Order: sequence, then C-alpha cells, then structure tokens
Amino acid sequence: MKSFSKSFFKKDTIAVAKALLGKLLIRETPSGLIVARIVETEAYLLDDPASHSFNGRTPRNAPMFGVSGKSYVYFTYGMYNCLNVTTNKKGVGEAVLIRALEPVEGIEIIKRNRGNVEEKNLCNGPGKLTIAFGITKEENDIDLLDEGSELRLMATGKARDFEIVETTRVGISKATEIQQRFYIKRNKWVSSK
DNA sequence: ACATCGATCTACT
DNA sequence: GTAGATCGATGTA
Repeated sequence: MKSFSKSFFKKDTIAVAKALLGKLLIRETPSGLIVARIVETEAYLLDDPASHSFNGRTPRNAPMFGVSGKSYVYFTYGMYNCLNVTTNKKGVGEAVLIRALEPVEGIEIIKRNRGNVEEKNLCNGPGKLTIAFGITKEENDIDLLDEGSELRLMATGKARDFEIVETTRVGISKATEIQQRFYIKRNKWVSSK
C-alpha cells in the first residue's frame, strides 16, 4: 500500500472517478480495522444538473467546493448517508460518489454493522457501504489522505488489472443520459442496478 | 411554508 | 425478480 499524492485528486473529476477504482478505503473502528476495495464510482461535475454543487455553494455541499481529497457525506432518503470524495481545485464544486466496495479486511465488523444480509449485499450500494463502515455526518469533510484520519484512502501500488465499464448513473432525475458511472467489469461486488 | 430529492428493505409473486 | 413503503434535509419563495 502507498499513500496518494495530493495532486491525485486535483485532476479532472472523471479521471479521478476511474482512477479510484481498485483503490482501498480504510476505516478505523473501536473493534478494529476495515479495508475494502472501491469497485464502483460516479462523477459529479460543476456543470451537471444532477450534482449537489450545480446551484452553487451551500452549507451542505461546502466540502465539494473545498480542497480535494476530503470526504463529503450527505444524508438522503431520511435514513441513509452517502460518501463522496472531493476533487478538483478549491472553489470548484466537484466530487466522486463511492457506490460500491469489495470487502478485503474486517469483514466480521462489516457483517456486524450490516446485520443479516447476503455477503454480496454488504457494500453494493452507497447507503449500504456507509452503514458497513459506520460513516455518518461525523465523518463529513475530513481529510482522506491523512494517515491519521479514521477514514482514509490508500493506493495499492499495483498496476490496474481490470477493465472499466462506463454507463449512466443511478437514482437521479436530471442528466440521466450522462455516462459518468464507472465500475470494474465482471466484479460481483458492484451494485445491481 | 412548501416542493424537491433519492437508497434500501420487505414481502410477495 | 419486483412492486411498494419508508423520511428528513435542503433550498427557495
């Protein structure tokens, strides 16, 4: 494993959304470490009507307009949280939504957090993976590149060994034609929809 | 004050 | 495999 360079997330958001596939999300919990591989992402750009940042900066989406490489956690459906990684320069409101994870380590903790669900359903959706990782608005706007963070990202140091599928995004009512959802081809941990 | 937005689970077929 | 039920936060008027 190796850390990311700060500049990694300043690249254009679509490139980051693709580059995040195969990278590791790490969570420190009181009961131990959880590690999972990112297998599905979506890019949300500044000029995108489906993006929270489309109508400008507000208290909720402020992390998207801050520096890159931080978390943006938002609450949806009155019961779920979703995790994004901020991208691009300060002042440019863009982010990548993490949609699905493949458990690598700490799967017993994930199972305890998720309750009685099938193994493949543990982290195959943005609301599911935040439950699995115990992520709430407490984890909003934290530095995902700092090794001291309880939630952080790591690169693997390995070359990419999978193909990326590009398709339309899930669960949005605007800009549904934009193909900015990316996932690892033939990976069984990708969300079903 | 009110309209808009969206992920998951359950129960059933 | 799928239809239906579930709610609160947000932003604008």
